[in-house]
Amino acid sequence: MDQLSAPSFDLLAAPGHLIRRAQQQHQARWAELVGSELTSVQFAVLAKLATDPDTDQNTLAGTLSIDTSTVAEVCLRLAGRDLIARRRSEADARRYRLHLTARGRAALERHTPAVDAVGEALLAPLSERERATLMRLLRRVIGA
Amino acid sequence: MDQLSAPSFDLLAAPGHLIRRAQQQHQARWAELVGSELTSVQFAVLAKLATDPDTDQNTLAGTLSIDTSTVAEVCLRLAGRDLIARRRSEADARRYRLHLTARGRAALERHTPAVDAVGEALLAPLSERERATLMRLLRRVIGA
DNA sequence: CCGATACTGTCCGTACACGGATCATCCGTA
DNA sequence: TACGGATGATCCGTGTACGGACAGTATCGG
Repeated sequence: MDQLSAPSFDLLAAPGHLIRRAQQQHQARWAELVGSELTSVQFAVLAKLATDPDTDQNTLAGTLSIDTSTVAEVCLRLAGRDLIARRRSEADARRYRLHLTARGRAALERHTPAVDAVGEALLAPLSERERATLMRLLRRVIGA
Repeated sequence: MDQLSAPSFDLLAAPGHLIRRAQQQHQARWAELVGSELTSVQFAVLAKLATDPDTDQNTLAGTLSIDTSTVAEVCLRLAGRDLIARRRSEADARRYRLHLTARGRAALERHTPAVDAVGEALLAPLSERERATLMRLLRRVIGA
């Protein structure tokens, strides 16, 4: 049993490695096409709040699948840049009700075309059929 | 043009989101099956050094596709825990020659079965054929 | 031999990402 | 109503991840 040449652990056979690399690709494309004004996570928060205003951080964390600690950080940054606003809920004093500011909505709309372009650039090496397959398999893997 | 109901930006249609979620899955499985002694990046470094001793940080960054800053941090941590050792190259005083310590090799071997299990657990929702397809498409996306 | 150039590693700043502890608040029930 | 458990948010610590600036070293051309 494999007496010659160390196991070598082929990285290209490790799903975790490929996924990490894919995320790198995504981030590189993002930097190139969207720029540094918004990160992908920040964009996701803005997009979610555009659709569902007054969401609290916890449900935001749930729907975006981000840790609540991270959501807190991200929201603090966005609020500091006046892209979102946080008000305490009158009904439940623990909650923040988050909503977009005018600046936030403008940033969201300004960058949306580039964000779509990132997705396309990422999948550019694949045919239409392969793109659908990849997306479907990824959804299965994450159980969505 | 889309006069009703905001665009909503379907996250499940965004490759970046799916990839981020997949990496979360991976990390969750890793924590569950491997534990917290080694992160996946640290494991990758150890595995690489087991195969190719005396690699310098730059080539390590290249083959693992990790930023050189990050590699420096990771190696510092691993060296601090006596899992790897760093010696200045006599030929080129800029370089560090990295190699596994006995402890490092032991940790690598101790965790290798669990790491393999992480990969399988991650792809568990897919058939054998689908797994191969996913891996192939991911390799295409990252250009490898 | 020396200067321009390239390269290795470090440092700083920013931004996720997550677990665990903590605190305030809410709520169901005794 | 009072209390115990659940919940929303924060805080702390650790670990990626990357760009940009920097210092020290190597190397090549003149």
